[in-house]
Amino acid sequence: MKMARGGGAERDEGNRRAELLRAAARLFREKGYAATTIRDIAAAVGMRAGSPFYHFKSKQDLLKAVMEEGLATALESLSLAVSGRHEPLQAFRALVRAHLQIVVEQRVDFIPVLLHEWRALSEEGRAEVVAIKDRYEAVWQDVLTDLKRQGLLGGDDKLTRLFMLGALNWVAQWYRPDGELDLDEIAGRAVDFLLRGSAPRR
Amino acid sequence: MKMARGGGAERDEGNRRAELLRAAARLFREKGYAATTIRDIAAAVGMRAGSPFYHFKSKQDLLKAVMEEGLATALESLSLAVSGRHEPLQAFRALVRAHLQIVVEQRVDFIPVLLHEWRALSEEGRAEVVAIKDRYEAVWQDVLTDLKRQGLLGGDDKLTRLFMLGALNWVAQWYRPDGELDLDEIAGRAVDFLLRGSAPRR
DNA sequence: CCTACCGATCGGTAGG
DNA sequence: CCTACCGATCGGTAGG
Repeated sequence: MKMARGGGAERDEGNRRAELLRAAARLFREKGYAATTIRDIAAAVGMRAGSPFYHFKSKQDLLKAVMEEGLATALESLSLAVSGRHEPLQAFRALVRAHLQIVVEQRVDFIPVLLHEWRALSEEGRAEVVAIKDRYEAVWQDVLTDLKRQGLLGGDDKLTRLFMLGALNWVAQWYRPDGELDLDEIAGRAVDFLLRGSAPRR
Repeated sequence: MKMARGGGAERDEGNRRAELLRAAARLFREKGYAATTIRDIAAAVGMRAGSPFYHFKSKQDLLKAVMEEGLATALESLSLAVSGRHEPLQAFRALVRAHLQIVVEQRVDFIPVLLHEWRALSEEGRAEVVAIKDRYEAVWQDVLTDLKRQGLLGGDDKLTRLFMLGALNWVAQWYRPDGELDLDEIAGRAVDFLLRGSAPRR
C-alpha cells in the first residue's frame, strides 16, 4: 500500500486520480455508465486509452469510487448544513437546500448513477456504498424526528421521507441553471410543499 | 409500404414486432439502453442476432418505438382513470393511483429511459415523443386546476406539478411488489402527502 | 503513464 | 426471419 510522504510524485498521482474521478462522475451522469468508455474518461483528462487502469483496476472499480466519493462529499455537506442549527425548522430548511444543491450541481449527480448502476457493483462494493447511504439517511431522519416533536410534521416515517426525497431528487431532472427560478427559490418552495403540501394556506 | 390485409403472415409480423417491443422495454428498464444489446432482445423472443433489424431500422429506432408505445399506453390509462370522475378530489385520487401504476408496473418504467436516453433520440424522434408527453401533462394540469378551484390546492403551477410528479415517479425507485405496502396503500398515503404535505392533521 | 496490442462483442448488412 | 459476416469499438493487459 502506498503511503503519502509529501513527495511531488505522490501528490501528482493523487491529483490525476482525482481528475479521473471528476471526469468519470460527469460522464457517467451525462451519458450513463454503460455508454461511457474508458477512452472517453481518459481523453477528458488528457490520457491515452489504457492509462486509467493504472489508477483503477477496472471500469467497475472506477464506478464504485465515484459513488463512494460522491456519497461521502454529499454526506459532508449535509452534515455541515445542519450542524449548529438546533431549531428544527431551520435545520429542515438547511437540509432541503443542501440536498438540492447536492442533487443538482454537477458535483454529485451520481444519485441516478447510484440507483441505476446498482447491480453493476460487486457484493462488497455495494456494502461499502450502503454504509455511507445509511448515514446520509440518518441525518434526514434525525431532523424529521425533531420536526415531528415540534408538531411541524405529521409523519416522520419511512414513506414520508421517501416522498420528500423523491420530490427533491426529481429536481435534478428538470432544473436548469439558466431557468426562471434559482436554487434558493426552489428550495423555499420545496420546504413549503413538503411541510404544508399543496393545500391552500390558512 | 406494407398494408394490413388480414393475412396470417401479416398478423404474425405484428405479433413479433410487439414481442420485440415488450422485450426491449423490459430490458431497457432493467439494464439501461446502452447496456442492452440487440442480441439480448433477439434472444428474449427467440430470434437470432440480426433479425430484429427486419422489424426496426436501428437500435435507436427501437428505443423511439418503446418510448412512443409506452407513453401512448400511459396516456390511455391516465385518461381512462379520470374520465367520468367530475369530483376533483376523486379525479385526483384516480390520477395518482393510475400514475403510480404506470410508473411502477413493468409496463411503463420507460420513464427513466425516456429521461435518460433523451439525447439518444433524433430531432424528429424527440418531437413525436414530446407531443405525447405534453398531452400527458395536460391531463394532470386539468385535474390540478379543478382542485384549485375547489380550494383543495394552494398552487396549481408548474412547480407544484413537478414536485408531485417527482414524489410519485420516485416510487419506481423503491417500490417492491412484495413490500409491506401495496400500491393502493401507497397511493392513499401519496394523496394525503401531496395535498396536505406532512404537516400534522388538524 | 504510453505504446501496442488482443480477444470479445456489438450494431448493422447482404443475400437469400 | 436465418446465415454469415464485417468494421468498429471496447475493456483490459504486457512491457516498458
